[in-house]
Amino acid sequence: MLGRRMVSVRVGRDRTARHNASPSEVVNRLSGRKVEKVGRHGKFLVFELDEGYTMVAHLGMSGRFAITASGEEMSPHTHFVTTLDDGSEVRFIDPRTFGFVAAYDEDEIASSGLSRLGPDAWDNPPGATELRTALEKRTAPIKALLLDQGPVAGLGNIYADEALFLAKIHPLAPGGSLDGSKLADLLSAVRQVLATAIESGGTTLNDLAYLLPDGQAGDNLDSLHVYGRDGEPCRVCSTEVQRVVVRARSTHFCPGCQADA
DNA sequence: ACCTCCCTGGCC
DNA sequence: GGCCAGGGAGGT
Repeated sequence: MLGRRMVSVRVGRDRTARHNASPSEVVNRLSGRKVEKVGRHGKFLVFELDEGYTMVAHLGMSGRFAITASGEEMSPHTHFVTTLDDGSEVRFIDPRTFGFVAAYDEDEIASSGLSRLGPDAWDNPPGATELRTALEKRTAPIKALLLDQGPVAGLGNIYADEALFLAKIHPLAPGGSLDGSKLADLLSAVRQVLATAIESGGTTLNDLAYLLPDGQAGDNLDSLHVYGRDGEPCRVCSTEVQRVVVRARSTHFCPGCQADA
């Protein structure tokens, strides 16, 4: 895709283009644009284009990009397609429709969701001191703060729970209650959780919502310590894994391994 | 800084 | 047939 021009663009479902004024605005802005740089910040994919435009995409919980030869049969839930100048197609497939594709100009990108992200959890992780500064006045549960994408960007519900387990931090612990040493543990756990997840192709649950670009399932489910294991024994200490709700997200932890908040 | 909403497929 | 899962944005 890098260096290629998007010769045609089609939005198959209006909701996928919801961050622009209209689906046709996405089509008009992207058509003919050349992809000069491809990157990622947190869970946002960033495609820098010519003429000052940026294509931003988010996979939500079930999105994937597939690159296909032109004319291949469309998978169900294909909501955005662009044909490149080499004839290949880039297709955005997203059954749950939480993902999106946006076309921003320079002003819009500065006020988009991208602008609210903290340092990337994988490519540019904060140091413990920097994270401590970001969290020291926060009273919200650390789990909620990890989901915020502000202190650190890139963790979703599953990996937030897993990182807190590995760092032995209770998910309800107030952000400001964690000292530099605990935050160093957390950052190290984040790195380990993401490395394992990437290695195994990500976490495909039984609902098959998340899939790899080729439609295959990722194998990281087998590596999880607490997520989705409520009622089962902790893999480390055999205490029953508990589930609570934080910010309307299921949160899993081991009361034995993760000290009280 | 919090709550609600969006949407679909899998599962009970 | 109804509930649950999830990320982000917009509103209160």
